[in-house]
Amino acid sequence: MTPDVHSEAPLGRRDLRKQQTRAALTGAALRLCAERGFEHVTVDDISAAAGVSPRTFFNYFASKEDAVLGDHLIEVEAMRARLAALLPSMPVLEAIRRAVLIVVAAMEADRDHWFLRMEVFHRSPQLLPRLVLSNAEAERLTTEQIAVHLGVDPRVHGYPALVVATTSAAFRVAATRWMAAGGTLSLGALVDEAFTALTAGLTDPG
Amino acid sequence: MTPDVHSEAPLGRRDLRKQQTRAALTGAALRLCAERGFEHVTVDDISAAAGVSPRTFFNYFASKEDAVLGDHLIEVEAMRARLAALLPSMPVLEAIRRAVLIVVAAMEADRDHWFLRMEVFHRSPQLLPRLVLSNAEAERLTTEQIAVHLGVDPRVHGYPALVVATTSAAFRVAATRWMAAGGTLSLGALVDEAFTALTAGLTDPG
DNA sequence: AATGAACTTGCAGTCTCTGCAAGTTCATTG
DNA sequence: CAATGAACTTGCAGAGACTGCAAGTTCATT
Repeated sequence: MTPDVHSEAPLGRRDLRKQQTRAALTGAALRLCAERGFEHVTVDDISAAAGVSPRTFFNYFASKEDAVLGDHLIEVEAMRARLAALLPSMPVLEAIRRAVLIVVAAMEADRDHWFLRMEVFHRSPQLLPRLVLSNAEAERLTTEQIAVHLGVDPRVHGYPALVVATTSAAFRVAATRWMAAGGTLSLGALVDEAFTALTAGLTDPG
Repeated sequence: MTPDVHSEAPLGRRDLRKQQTRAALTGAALRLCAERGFEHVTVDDISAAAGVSPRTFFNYFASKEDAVLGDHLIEVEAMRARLAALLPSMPVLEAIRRAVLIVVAAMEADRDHWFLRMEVFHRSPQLLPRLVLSNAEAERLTTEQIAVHLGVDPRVHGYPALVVATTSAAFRVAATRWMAAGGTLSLGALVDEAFTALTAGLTDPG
């Protein structure tokens, strides 16, 4: 009866309110940190702006950083599925390149949100590492996936970890350039450029 | 008159004591964290083990993490110099590969220390990002260096950032394998293997 | 309407980290 | 050698992040 916008949503007015509160907290955190910088925003500020008690803040997020970093890991599962579908029919590097485009699309669709986050990261570089950590788990899973595909033990053979780590780095470089350019360039094009250079063995340009 | 072990050392008994205190703090921090895990060690524990007040701890380190991470950035300058010497006569990727061997040598010479740190990182993965951050500044400088060598603007051309980010990732993979193998393999050989794969364009192994 | 689960909140407390104002140690200079 | 001042250590008070507990409140279920 109730219209389901997303695949599964039991959504009582309770769960609805939870989503609202969570969104209000991340929104307030992002906005305040973009304005003042991460270290000049307290949990009290964020919860006040979101209209909840500071104690409630910690019912939603384990740390102040988590509220800013949010959940950008949702599309990881979609990427995994895409990668699994592509791996049998092409080289590993090419499969990764195409699978990454899912993330690219999600980011380009969410431009404003990502630029706000860039503003926060720009003001408060201490947050960058945490971003890397949240990627670490995803990288570990992808490494395992590729190792299985190739039929090798990732502890013995270095290739799966190497290709995942380097392509992740390439993606980060592309994303950084995208944000630095204020979105005037296409993220997809920048990613393609990076992967092309990787395929060519990182030979000197010119 | 006084024998100088290192190049420059004014070393009164005051500076000597400072070095001792600093070493005692990092040593205690490393040991305790390897035993109990980072989050189960307080600053009070560390300073007590090192025989100084907790307040003094913060005169030496800005944060608890800093005491564990220590200063592994010393050889960065040596690597920069080596890179500058090599760049004119060979491709960028090859120059980086050879320059990295300086760091490799330092790490292999300091095996025990690095393995203790590996133990800490293994028990407390939250520390890994901080390690990445400390590398970030070094990466930024190297990127600039390569951009100058190639005569390009790193904000316009993606290659310098890309080659630095990917080789850093490759090095991290090699170091991780080295530590995972408990040092039974040569770090230099693992690094070479990774760079060879990079040069080959990350083609599938077989 | 009644029951219980889920959510929010305040409170007390721990831990990290900082500024300040002592006190102490050491190198320097007359 | 004594005096001066800089460097270092320390305690104290306090802000801020974060947690466990014991309420109170809201909501779904029956």
